[in-house]
Amino acid sequence: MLIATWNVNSIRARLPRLLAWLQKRQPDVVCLQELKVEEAAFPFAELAAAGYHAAVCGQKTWHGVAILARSEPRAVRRGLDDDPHDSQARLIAATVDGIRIFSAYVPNGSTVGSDKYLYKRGWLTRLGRRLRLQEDLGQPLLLAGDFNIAPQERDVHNPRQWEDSVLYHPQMRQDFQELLACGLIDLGGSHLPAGTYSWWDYRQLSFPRNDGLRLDHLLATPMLTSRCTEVLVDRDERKGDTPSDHAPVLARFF
DNA sequence: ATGGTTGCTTAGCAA
Repeated sequence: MLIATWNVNSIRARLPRLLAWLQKRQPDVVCLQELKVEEAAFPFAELAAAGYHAAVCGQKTWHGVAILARSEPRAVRRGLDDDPHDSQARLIAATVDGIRIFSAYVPNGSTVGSDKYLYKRGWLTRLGRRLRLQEDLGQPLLLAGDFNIAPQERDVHNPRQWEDSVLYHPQMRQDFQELLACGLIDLGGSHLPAGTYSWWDYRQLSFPRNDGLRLDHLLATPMLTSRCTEVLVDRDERKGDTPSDHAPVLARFF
């Protein structure tokens, strides 16, 4: 079983690449982030033709997450669902082939100390509460997505340059560890070599210089982690015409 | 050096 996560940075802009990549990799489940469309404008027909069901939590212009799956997603739940005033579409959950799957788009946080940064910290706390209170963490569960956090020094090409950034600030790394303390394991942290990145800024030739960060993660409960045989980043998807700034991350399970 | 690139929406924001 092959499960992937990919921040596509607009599903409309990325649809031709996404369809070609699905054909190439044949993943069973794909967690998508940054759709930038309402559910009504989501390309259900094109993905169905490619063999995928889709559970979508969309939003106009910003954010938006989905779970694509060859099997029909069950028990779909949209949003963090704890605050009626929070309309940001950043989380969707569904059960696929007996695994509870989450696709998450953690807030970027802008700059340390900003309102958006406080929202990011609060959102991570709320996500942890949701997992602890409402999910059975003894069952196979996979939380995948763009966390906008590089967890370790080995996940940043130039750590000193990024120390003050919301993507690598020590507080962010601590918040990430507290999320793991729910009972999740970062599959990339153990299966990927140091210096494996999933995001490179569009600016300043970051990708050719490999000035990247590992921001996209698959977090699994212990029994599911023991079934993981390999994790890889599909670096080729950051190359060529009109790439997303993120590359897909894939994990294989037996 | 507060730059630079992309996408959504069409001037400015978010990432």
